[in-house]
Amino acid sequence: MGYVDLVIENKSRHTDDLFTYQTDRDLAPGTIVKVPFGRGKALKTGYVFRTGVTPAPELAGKIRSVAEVDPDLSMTEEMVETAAWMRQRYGITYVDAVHCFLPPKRGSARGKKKEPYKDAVGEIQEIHRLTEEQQQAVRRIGDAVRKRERKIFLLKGVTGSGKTEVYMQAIRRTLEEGRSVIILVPEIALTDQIIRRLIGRFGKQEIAVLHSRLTLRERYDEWNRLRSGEARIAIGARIGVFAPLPHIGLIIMDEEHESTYKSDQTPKYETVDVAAKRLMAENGVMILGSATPSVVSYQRAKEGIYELIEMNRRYNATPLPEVELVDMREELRAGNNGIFSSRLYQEMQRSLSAGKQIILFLNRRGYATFISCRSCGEAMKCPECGISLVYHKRENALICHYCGKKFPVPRVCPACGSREIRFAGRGTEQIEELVKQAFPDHPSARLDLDTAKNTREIRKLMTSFAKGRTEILIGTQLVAKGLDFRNVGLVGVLAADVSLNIPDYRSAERTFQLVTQVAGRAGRGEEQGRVIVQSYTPDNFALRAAARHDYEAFFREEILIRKLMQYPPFTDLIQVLFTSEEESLAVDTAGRCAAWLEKAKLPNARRILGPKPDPNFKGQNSYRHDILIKCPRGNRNQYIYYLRYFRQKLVEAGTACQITIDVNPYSMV
DNA sequence: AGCACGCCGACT
DNA sequence: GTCGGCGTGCTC
Repeated sequence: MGYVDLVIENKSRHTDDLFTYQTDRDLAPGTIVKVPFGRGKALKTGYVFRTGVTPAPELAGKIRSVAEVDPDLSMTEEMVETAAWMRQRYGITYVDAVHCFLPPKRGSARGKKKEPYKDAVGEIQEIHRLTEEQQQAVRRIGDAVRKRERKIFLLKGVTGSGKTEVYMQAIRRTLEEGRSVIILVPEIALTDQIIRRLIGRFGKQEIAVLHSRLTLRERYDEWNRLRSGEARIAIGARIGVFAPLPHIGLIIMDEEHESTYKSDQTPKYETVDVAAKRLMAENGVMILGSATPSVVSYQRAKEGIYELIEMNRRYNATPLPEVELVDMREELRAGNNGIFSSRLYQEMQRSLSAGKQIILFLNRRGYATFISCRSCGEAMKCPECGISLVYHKRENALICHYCGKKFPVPRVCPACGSREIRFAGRGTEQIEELVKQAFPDHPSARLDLDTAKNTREIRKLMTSFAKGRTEILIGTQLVAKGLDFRNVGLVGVLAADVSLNIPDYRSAERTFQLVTQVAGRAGRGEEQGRVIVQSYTPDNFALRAAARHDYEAFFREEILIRKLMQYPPFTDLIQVLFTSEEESLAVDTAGRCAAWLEKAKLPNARRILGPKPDPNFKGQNSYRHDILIKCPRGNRNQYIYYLRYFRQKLVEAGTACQITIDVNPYSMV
């Protein structure tokens, strides 16, 4: 007869603890059981976190017995270990952490059985000879896998250097060692190519796909195939990091710099952290792949926390495209207030007459992005989100890009009644119109969330471009990522300032990454491509570095700013959110929390900003305020510990204010 | 979160 | 007397 510690399936923060039960069965950590709990008569689900427990003396007479054991569903020991760690690190409950590792809902095994990639045909890639750089990368990674070294490789490879082939070889070696693999990608919809290649190499049986757009039934089945060992390769967006695989030998994070790896809902985890933690328990290896590593990751490589592998040569030896920065202020002075600079227009004509295709990039959807009154200056904003509304011509409506609500186009200013409404700021919809006017003989298409609402539509537009039926492709972020078209001779970045002017400490980093990536769409065939970047601030260091394909130069400058301003990687930004139905309670609690932290003598506690209202919050009848802590590196756990303590006291006092902790949040304004 | 206990007011 | 309002507090 023995004792185990359980986490009880219960949403309340009051029961976020381990509970001791008696059992005569031999239960492993990760087992799922049914137990009596509290006064209720219904049995509750429990998760075994610890076994061989010696019960605390004060529990004498209180301990009850495990009633049932779930025969179909269980976690591994590593999974509960990681869940417990997540609770500490992200300030979440055991239950929230455990749910990450379980299939969506019990009982979802109903419905028709369906395999997500049933009719996907594997792509048998002829295996070219690897380049010298690729061979070396594969050798280093393979060695680490074989020797069970806990290593994290930062694979920094220019666009077209063949990172995917390195992944494939590393996967093969890991499988040969009898261990399993997780491949993470920023957006599964744009990952068809990788999945096909995986199927071609390793067979459909070995692969399971995990992402949030699968049906419940599909997710349940894929989860089981991984848990049972039928499939040993999991591929997915960030939730794939929770794949229920035993003996993980390798985790690959492709395009590691992408912001989609940070979860924006509870639990607000960082994918790379969870991955590293899981590998720690398994002695596994991680590959972080990118042409433009995040500043945080590259600094870690410089400090030796990650091991850097560089691949600077393109696979087909075509030189990187030539990037030209165009000063739009000069265009304006010369009387051109259009969206095309004379240089871009000239190059477009040249490109088209040479039979080459063009990609135009603009990071703004819609027709006009700023609607205001000429006489009183009132700007049209979403009444709920407070964000500028965007005019969409085809829909003939103003749309809020945050909440998606539509509003009729005003004839007169709602504030002063003037008829002079100004439609400023061009978006992709208008660019498409202008392109069709300027180049009526060359078919063009637009690829953004308005023209392509699902994967199939995205694919359709891409196929049309790949086959040359479309000559000019206009698009948002969607065209920046992963497109591999041979015949693109020219890429135009219409307004590089859009991402540069976002009030976030990462705006320079994002801009550098974006420009580098879009530029990488040009000249993937035999001939060198050309890129034109239009900007009102062409002297910006991030743009200049991107134009020279000089990551190092960008990094040198950016890291100085981060240091000076005390931003990551030199600090962790801890955002603490206070949500309440009473605004004064949210403000008060936030203020008390900030004051309490300052008094608690934590290192550098003077770097606490706020409280202030959370600009990103849209709640019907509740209010949210936040404080922001620039937490010095290495003190993060201590701060989280204190915040959890503060919250626990509030919970015990029954205060009607909810506290959420977000470390290094996804968006910061 | 549930769920029972308990300490008050208005009913057959 | 006792039925039931929901405030209070505990769950191994």
